[in-house]
Amino acid sequence: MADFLQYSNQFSPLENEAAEELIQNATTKTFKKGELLLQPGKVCRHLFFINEGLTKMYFISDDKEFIMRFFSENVLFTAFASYLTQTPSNYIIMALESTTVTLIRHNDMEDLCKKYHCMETFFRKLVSIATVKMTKRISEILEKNATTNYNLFVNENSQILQRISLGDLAKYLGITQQSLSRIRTQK
Amino acid sequence: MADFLQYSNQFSPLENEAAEELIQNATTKTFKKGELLLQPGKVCRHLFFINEGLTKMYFISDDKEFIMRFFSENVLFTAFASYLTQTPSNYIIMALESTTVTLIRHNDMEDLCKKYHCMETFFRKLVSIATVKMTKRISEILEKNATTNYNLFVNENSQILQRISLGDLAKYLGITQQSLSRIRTQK
DNA sequence: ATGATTATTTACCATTTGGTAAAAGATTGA
DNA sequence: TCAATCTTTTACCAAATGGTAAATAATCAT
Repeated sequence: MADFLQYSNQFSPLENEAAEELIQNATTKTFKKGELLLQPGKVCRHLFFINEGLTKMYFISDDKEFIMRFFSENVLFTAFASYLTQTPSNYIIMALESTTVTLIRHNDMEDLCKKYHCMETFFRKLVSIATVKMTKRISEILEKNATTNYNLFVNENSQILQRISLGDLAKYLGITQQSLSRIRTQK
Repeated sequence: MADFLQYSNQFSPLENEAAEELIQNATTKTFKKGELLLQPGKVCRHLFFINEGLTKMYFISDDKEFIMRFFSENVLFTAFASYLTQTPSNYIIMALESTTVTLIRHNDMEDLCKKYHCMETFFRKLVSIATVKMTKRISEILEKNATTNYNLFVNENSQILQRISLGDLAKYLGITQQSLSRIRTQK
């Protein structure tokens, strides 16, 4: 919980009262490898903060899997499209390892945002960071060329690289695992 | 200006005082076709609301152009990465037609967000919408297959389709204009 | 209107990536 | 340890897209 608060304060300081109330609303849960933090078609009702572990957020289309992002320790995230609109999610979140998360319920967060201006600011910053990251990802995919994208990922995610399977990385890059295997050996 | 306020209130109601102050801080400017609303390497210091016209937001990499999004009438936008962090932008915004925009300065908006909780909420919603749209775009590009992506764009942007050149649409889809021409004729 | 410029189409071949299949390697559980 | 399972690599050919170039069509400025 300490990590969560530290992380939160880091990009937008919360008043003590707001921070305390946030903590009071937080719960902790552990998911085993392969378990789903968010099931397809369900509304995403939580913010997640990973204390330990690794997850992937992905969707299935035509029986093929596509990975939007990986989330590891000390990251606060959610399936924004579903969370923000409280409509069924196209995206699935799965634990790739045994994963412990701190959870904040959507309704609680909404109440906190209404009650505390600083919480609204905090949440705005959170969404802003997500937007910036997504912008970057769009740029990368557009420029495509799987080899370049692979190298970019390797450089920027060295700490979780060894924990991600070749197959999952291929699904993130939007290529087959055969192609990725080819790329890896060509270097 | 009426359109701007109407648009703003639509996704998050503003208190009268806040709305008035927002309007007081707004200015209007017209850009000729080909002129830049945001120059490369410059910090994006405004929110833009298009009263009339069409723009593209793009970047150049290895002498190739990639288009992130098109923005047309009654859309509120900015180069989020640069605007939110107030750092130089990799993205360029160009008017594709004579374009009239209502401008809100970053500093003014920050002040308004600090002063009015409802303005912070409004801005949070704005960024949220951007995030959801970007999520969708990432999904689409990942699933790729240029033909499908082209058809999706056509279906969802029928009102601006005729105003966008084949070359620009290709740069949005991340393929060459020759490929897009091929796709178009194959139908 | 006319020449100049810009946008689009077509053609050809090279390169990248996909699909299918199978082999090799690594991991897991009894 | 050994079989079963899962992951990664390799191979082969097909399909999609890129690069270059040139022809055609459309638009613009004088």
